[in-house]
Amino acid sequence: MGTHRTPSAALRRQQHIGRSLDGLRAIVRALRVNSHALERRIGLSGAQLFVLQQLEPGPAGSMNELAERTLTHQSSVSVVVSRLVERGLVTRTAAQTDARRTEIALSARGRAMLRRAPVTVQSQLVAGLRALPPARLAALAAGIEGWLRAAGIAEGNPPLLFEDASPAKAGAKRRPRARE
Amino acid sequence: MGTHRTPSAALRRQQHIGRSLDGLRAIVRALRVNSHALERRIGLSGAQLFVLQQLEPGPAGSMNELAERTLTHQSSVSVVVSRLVERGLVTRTAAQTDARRTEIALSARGRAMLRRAPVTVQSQLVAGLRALPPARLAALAAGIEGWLRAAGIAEGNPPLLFEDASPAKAGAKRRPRARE
DNA sequence: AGGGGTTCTATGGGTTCCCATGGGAACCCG
DNA sequence: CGGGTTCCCATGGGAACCCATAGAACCCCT
Repeated sequence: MGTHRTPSAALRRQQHIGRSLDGLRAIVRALRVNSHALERRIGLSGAQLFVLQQLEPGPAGSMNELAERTLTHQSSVSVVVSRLVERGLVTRTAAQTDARRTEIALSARGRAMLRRAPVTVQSQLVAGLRALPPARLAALAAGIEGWLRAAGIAEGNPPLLFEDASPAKAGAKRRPRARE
Repeated sequence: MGTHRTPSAALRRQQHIGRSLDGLRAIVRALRVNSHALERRIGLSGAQLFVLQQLEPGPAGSMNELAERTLTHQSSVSVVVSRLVERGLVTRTAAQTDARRTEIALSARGRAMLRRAPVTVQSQLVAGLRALPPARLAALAAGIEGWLRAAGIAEGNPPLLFEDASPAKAGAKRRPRARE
């Protein structure tokens, strides 16, 4: 199939690849810059606000669960929660069923903070998706998933292809047992 | 337009939005996890390797230029370069034409490092794009750009919609004068 | 009851990231 | 020439991120 491509098709492909990566980079960068700006404006970083948002639908039964919700590492979210606790925006209590576990919930102050939180880049991204015509939105979602699958980064796939003996162990450790 | 949508269409839209964001988050996370794994394997973090890769086509005439290439802040890339210099992987010299500037280039060791660098998640992402059929690749690139445009995050657009008086100033400062 | 293995999370370590800033170099104008 | 301004970047500060780990809690088997 590749044998009868013209140079201009290969060049066009290279351009599409470049544009996709540039778009991805632009998103990542915008999110980072926005985090700092948020901190100046409301005293909360992007990560802190994101955790608040993820707690809005309901409390988390453990730190590991919250880490899953936010797609970050347990230790990372623990630090963010600590800061939110200091600010009185979330509560952290030992679970009744298992003293090792920590339950995390929004406080009233946290809810109030969410109500007056400004527009974030993440909100913009969501609004951007909303503004897309339905067919384009569907195509984009499918395209992203196809990309991830082709790249071997889809759910269930180990994200790291070159890891050796220790990866299997790390992978097992990173899959917390499913919650009831 | 929105008035004659069925609930199932709205639900489907919500699902597409969720899938798109989940895909984006998966990418971001994979890149971060990969950075750490790289560090264990070859002693270079993702950011360090990325800078090496960006220098492969040719040296950077200044730190600001390299920051633009890597879509990071000048101060960030300065730190990364310092570490690479310590490792003898890049060279940092004052420019002849303007002593305020720093020129950054790959060393022979840096080139050798690049030759034996392992597969990274970024490489996987590129390979994933390559593996897409041309029509899907083009649609994805266009979709991402359309998304960014609709979200107000496209090039040239200020990434922050809520900034007030200081943003204009900050924006001006962040636009270095064009290089000859 | 006791012990071994597993789970949970706070904490330390190292790196990156952006913002702010200061010092030195370069530029411009009177 | 000299003073004022701008440019450039290294450096410090603070937060987030993942990895590693220690201590407490839990579970299961003998």
